[in-house]
Amino acid sequence: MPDHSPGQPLRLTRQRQAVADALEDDDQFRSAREIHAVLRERGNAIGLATVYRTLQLLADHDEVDVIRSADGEAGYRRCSDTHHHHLVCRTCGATVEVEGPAVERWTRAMAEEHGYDEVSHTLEIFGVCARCR
Amino acid sequence: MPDHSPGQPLRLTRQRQAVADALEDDDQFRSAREIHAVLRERGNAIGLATVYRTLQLLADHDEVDVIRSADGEAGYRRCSDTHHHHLVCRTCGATVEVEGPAVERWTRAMAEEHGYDEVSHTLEIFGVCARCR
DNA sequence: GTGAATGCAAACGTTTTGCACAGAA
DNA sequence: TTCTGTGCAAAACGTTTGCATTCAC
Repeated sequence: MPDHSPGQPLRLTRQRQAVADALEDDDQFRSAREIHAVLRERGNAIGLATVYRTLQLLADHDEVDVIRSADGEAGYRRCSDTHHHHLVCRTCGATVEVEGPAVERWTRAMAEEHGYDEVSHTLEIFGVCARCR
Repeated sequence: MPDHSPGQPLRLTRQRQAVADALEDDDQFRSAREIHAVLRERGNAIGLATVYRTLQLLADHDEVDVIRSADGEAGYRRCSDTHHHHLVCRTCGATVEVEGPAVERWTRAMAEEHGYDEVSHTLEIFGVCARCR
């Protein structure tokens, strides 16, 4: 349930549409720069600052997930309906989505046990995939 | 079991000792800037770059945990011996260590199921603690 | 004495912001 | 016509790096 409370008008522009489309076409986490590059390649002129502003807007409205990689770059991905995690190859970057109620339950239980509310979590699994071994 | 393999000599300097001490006195995640400020306050002159270099060194030797906050700043904290995860308050940053074999088993199982090897994982739980609510 | 470690400042890459202009509504 | 959204370039931010100097060994 995205917030969509139009305290401000929220205009539909070509650029916002383009960023949303780019995210729709992709189920990997992408950096702002990658998204910007893809749009330019498609001939869709857009400023990097606008990409950032749009991504932040989408994040505020819970329409994209944001992840922070170890090097400090932020990755953005459209929210899928089901919550899941990523199994990433350390060598080639190949990503598999995994999900399971076990972790979800465990994290929530841990949080409640310590009196924490409004719980969310991030979990990434790293390894070396079969092909890279 | 820190690596301590002295391919390079690894010298004990006043500055490295100071950073290690600062981490020892604290069981919260602290940014490099915070650590730098604390040391200066104590009259322990040290350059910010040295703080960064030392923290990176400690991280390489698995002597500190590194966490990435949403705003891109890195947090450092001394490692405890057992593998565990963190329950962090989104508002005040209060951190609780949690551990449990359930997640460990689950991540390993998921990785193996997809043919991944040399598995590691990162898991952070975020919420709002009782005091901040 | 030798080479690793430091400090400083400059460089770096990512993200944010100020401002004049463009374009949805 | 209005006022949000955009582009650009500059600034800000955390972090890294080059280099002359210092200091642990």
